Amino acid sequence: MTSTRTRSRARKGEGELLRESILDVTERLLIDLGNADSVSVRAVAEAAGVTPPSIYLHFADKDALIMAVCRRTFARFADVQRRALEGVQSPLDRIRARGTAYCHWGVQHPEEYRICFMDRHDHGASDSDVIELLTEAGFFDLINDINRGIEEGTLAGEPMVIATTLWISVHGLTSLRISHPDFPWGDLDAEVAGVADVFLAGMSTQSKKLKGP
Amino acid sequence: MTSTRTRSRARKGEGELLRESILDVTERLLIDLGNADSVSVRAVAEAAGVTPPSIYLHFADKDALIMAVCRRTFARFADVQRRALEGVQSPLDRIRARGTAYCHWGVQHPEEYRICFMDRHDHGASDSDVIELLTEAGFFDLINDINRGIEEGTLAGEPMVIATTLWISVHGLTSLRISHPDFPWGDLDAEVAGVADVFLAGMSTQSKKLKGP
DNA sequence: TGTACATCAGTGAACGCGCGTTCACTGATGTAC
DNA sequence: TGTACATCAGTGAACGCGCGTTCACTGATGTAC
Repeated sequence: MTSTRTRSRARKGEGELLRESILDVTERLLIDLGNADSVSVRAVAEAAGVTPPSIYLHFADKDALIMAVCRRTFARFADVQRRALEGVQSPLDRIRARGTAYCHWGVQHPEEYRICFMDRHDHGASDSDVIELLTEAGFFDLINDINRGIEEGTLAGEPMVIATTLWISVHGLTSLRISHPDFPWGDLDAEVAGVADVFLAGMSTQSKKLKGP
Repeated sequence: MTSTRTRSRARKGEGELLRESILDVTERLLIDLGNADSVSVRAVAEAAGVTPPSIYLHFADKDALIMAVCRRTFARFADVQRRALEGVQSPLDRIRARGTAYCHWGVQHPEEYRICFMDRHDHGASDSDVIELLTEAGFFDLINDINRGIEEGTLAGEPMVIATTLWISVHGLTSLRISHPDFPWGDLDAEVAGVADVFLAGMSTQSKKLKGP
């Protein structure tokens, strides 16, 4: 799966197996080398135990390969988040659980997170790709939870503004840990909880302020 | 200064003039091309109106050139922030003013911001560089303001934790605007003020909570 | 005031390298008759 | 059951390119005598 010298040729009809291997080793190289520019098609091929032209049997070009890695990782994140939310009912608890899952996932997949949320979108990712990624990241499901919070009176404000502010918070936390691993960060769970405390406390205070004293 | 075909040779003793020109065109190219890897020494030389080897008269290598651009930009930010804070007395107002200055500067210098705060530190930037950059960005002055806020009773908590949470907020806001320019962002000032409201409201609520009902 | 000379600010040409990608091919696998 | 053949999953060699960097040099500028 990682760097077998030569890979035995797939049987007829099983060519897709190599595709998954290529995605695996590309993900590994992204993490090891730190950015997509440094990951060469040649290195991917060698790590997968095949020759460079084989990559082009499965991906149109290098950009398509990198984006495919991101897509796969995002799809996995959608699953992780779904499982983390199973059985969680209260809107505020759901918001907290989403935030925690998001930060953990980002810190554990720093290069995919960087490519999707920190880099310029030069990998052929258009606006619609960004919307798609946000959808998979649960941004629009989050808005549902916020609406429920507003209905039950624990949150107040414009749902989109609240969602964006929440995203800003978890993204700030996640991306700074990725780009500044040497900063004296504390425990991740505690920090997420702390940010959530401050944020949700601030939102309910604002709610009081908006409704009048 | 930008792309004169050929540059007239500096007079004896004035070799440092070219150094500034090189920094100017490198900054420009970073913004135009979007990342440091894409900015070639050859392109810098051409834009400055000299030949590639001339670059090495002023910078040890490409990494040193990129870092020099960042250092210069950070030094300028320190000045901007200092001016923005002139005459502002109240700790909370100073914290707000710092946040606003920080976000504006980041959005206006996206590539330097990206290199210093969003990229991996592969440009020869060690831990001490990061500390130096944070110092210039006012992180430690911010802690002074926070301490004064705690003394006067408008903030409560561990100063370092508060400072880090504030940094997370303004960084989240700034970096998402840089990496996702197509997202439907609203007015920057309004958003900074909104985040500051939520944050400071949350902090004072927490303060009540920590002090007991 | 004139001239030899050191210094400074560059230049021109080339180095070796790794990159993304293409093209003509090969040989194992399965299938039709 | 045997064999011709289409298909599939790759390979080997090469393409042109742009890169960071080096090295020996040049020629204008200023200085010492």
